[in-house]
Amino acid sequence: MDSEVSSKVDARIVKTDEALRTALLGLLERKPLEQITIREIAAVAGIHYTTFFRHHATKEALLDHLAADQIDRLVALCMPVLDQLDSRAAFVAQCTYINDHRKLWSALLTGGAAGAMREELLRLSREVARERAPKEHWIPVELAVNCTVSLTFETLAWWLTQPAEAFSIEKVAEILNRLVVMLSMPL
Amino acid sequence: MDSEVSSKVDARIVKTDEALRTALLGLLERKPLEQITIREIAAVAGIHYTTFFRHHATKEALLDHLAADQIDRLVALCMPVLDQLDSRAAFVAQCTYINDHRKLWSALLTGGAAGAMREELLRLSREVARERAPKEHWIPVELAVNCTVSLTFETLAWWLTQPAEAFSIEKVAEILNRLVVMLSMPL
Amino acid sequence: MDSEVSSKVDARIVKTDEALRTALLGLLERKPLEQITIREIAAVAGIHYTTFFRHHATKEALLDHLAADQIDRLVALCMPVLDQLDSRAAFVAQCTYINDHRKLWSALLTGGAAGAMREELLRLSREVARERAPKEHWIPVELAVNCTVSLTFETLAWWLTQPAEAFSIEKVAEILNRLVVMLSMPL
Amino acid sequence: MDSEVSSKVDARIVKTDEALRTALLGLLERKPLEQITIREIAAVAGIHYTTFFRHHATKEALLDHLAADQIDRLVALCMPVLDQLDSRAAFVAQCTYINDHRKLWSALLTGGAAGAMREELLRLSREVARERAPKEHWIPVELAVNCTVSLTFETLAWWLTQPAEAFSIEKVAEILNRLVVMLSMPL
DNA sequence: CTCTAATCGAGACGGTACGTCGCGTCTTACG
DNA sequence: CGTAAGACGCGACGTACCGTCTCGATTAGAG
Repeated sequence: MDSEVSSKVDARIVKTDEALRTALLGLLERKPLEQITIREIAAVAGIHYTTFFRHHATKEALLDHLAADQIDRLVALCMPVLDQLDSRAAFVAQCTYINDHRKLWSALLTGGAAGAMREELLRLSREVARERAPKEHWIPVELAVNCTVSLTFETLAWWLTQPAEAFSIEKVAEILNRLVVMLSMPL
Repeated sequence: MDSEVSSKVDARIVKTDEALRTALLGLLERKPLEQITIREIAAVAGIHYTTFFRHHATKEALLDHLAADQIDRLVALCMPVLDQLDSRAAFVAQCTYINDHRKLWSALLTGGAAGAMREELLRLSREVARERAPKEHWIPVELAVNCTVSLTFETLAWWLTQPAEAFSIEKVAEILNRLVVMLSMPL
Repeated sequence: MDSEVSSKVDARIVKTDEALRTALLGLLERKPLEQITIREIAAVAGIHYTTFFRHHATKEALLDHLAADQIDRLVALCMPVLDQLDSRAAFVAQCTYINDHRKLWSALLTGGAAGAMREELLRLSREVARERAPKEHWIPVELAVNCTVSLTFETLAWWLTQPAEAFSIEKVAEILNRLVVMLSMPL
Repeated sequence: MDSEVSSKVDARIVKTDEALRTALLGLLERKPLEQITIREIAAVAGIHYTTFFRHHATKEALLDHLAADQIDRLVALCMPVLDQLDSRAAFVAQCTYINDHRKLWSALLTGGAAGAMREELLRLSREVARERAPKEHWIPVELAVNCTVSLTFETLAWWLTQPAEAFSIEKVAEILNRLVVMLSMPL
């Protein structure tokens, strides 16, 4: 058996869904979401316009699915390292993964998907914070989470706009690490 | 007197323009810009729909004017203090002003205008950075500016969503100060 | 002998077909054909949407079969009497049959099926006229046939909209007879 | 003054409205209303699709306006004569008018507009009947009106499908007269 | 009594028309 | 004679049905 549950998803659905994701990603590289029409996405995906709605209620929904997917993948990558309390290594892992998919993440972080990506990362961060955050702090936990996510996004987005190789993975990981550590410093 | 030389602006234009600004601000308190239609703005402002276009090409243009105005006002307030190298006092002044116009700034920072406000603040910050920034730093200047603006926005936006008086002006100014100082620390 | 050999129709087909006929009839009592969707018919009949097309190409086709059936039954009833040249009795037979199935014929004559019913009756009437019609007449035969059918329909449809028993079978048969006779009067 | 009431209808509205009427009439000569799409009407009229809805809610509404117009014009023509109790002359007038606009009336009576035309004529006939109809009659007044309208339509529709000149105006008027008289005969 | 072939359920999909909404331009008639 | 009011072109929206197409699952009736 190829997987424990044979949930039997229609192959056509999978195909269409992938086509939509790819199409949206491609378009996001060129313009923000609000300038992309559903008609356009469908055309690029090679499916009929009305078929789009059989998969997603709005283009934002499609984007959300996309964003959640990617963020989950990214976080899954660095959580194990984080659990070993080695934040530095976690950031290196993260940056390496992103650097390996520069085109994709450029679209995700600097294009029209940024908002959705941010929301998804916020959601996850809040979960993590609920477990690990200290009670007393010079900055309220909730705000600290927002700031962390913001700094992460700013840094990655900035990095991705730079010419590749201009800043090494280690350098960026170092910056990220320092930024995040600063926020969790006591006093 | 400033009358004879200056620009002879038709009183009706001024009135219409103010009505539009006020209308947009009012609407922004309730929903993001993309959900606001020009027809709506015009209706609230009490002017005819097509008249809107004689003042602004798009609703985004109107918002930009609004945002630039307010940011300029805010910055003008704290620049003098900054020039005395007392960043702490500058943040207190800033927070005081914002706290005095909580409703307005809630709309500007947490509503649909946030993007435009951010852009405007970024623009100004880059100018300031060009003059004052150190050459060598653990974090590239350009990125530092982005982070500074981000942190400022996150903090203020978060503050404005809290119940008034939950966090004192001084406390918030302190947080802002610490965040910004962190970014400019050497090493 | 066409019975034992011929056509062994699958019991499932018969069942589905009857369900469709009944469903359409039921719907026709409430609204005209064009407001009835195939999905609706299928739902009422308790069969799957796509199964409909395995029986009829369009909903109009289903209706035509229905209409032809009923008209044939009606005509078969009065033809024998007509052959005895007793038009009066033929109309009484016709009206009696219709009165006995008031609900059904209301749907057929005043609902969305009216057009199909009319077409079918026209078809049959033209056949009859071809055999029995006089050559010379104050009104062209073709037109006379149209008028006959029209008058029949108007009268029956009107009758069926009246409260039952408001007009007796004999009275209506009398009216029908007079109308039709008038058209065939010489001079 | 060019007209007693200066209702001042925008010239563009008039133009568009006429274009729509003409377009629909043209299309009705070729196929029934239900096979005509609003998009088609708009295209033929040379206006944008969405503009159609600024004039009529549905294509049926447009047709109704058309039908009412024409029927009113037709009736206005023969009412004066009818008032002089000369039904024969009234029918001649009617047939003459129709014969002079054969193409138009073919579309109206044998095309997709027939239903609307019929409704409109029925409406007017019922008004006339309310004033002139006898109480006691071998056929109920309401039914008689229906039959009259039906016979009129059948006759005219049939006439219009015949080659022009195949049946003279007088001949058709004679038939119409006889049919209608029959219905009003006592006994 | 099985086996084979049809009917039927299920539903994804391409497609056409619908009617709505908002944009921005351009015309008009009114003060 | 300039400006408000608004008709219009335009294009995306989301919806409803249409009819086609594969799949499997029954299930009937012939061998």
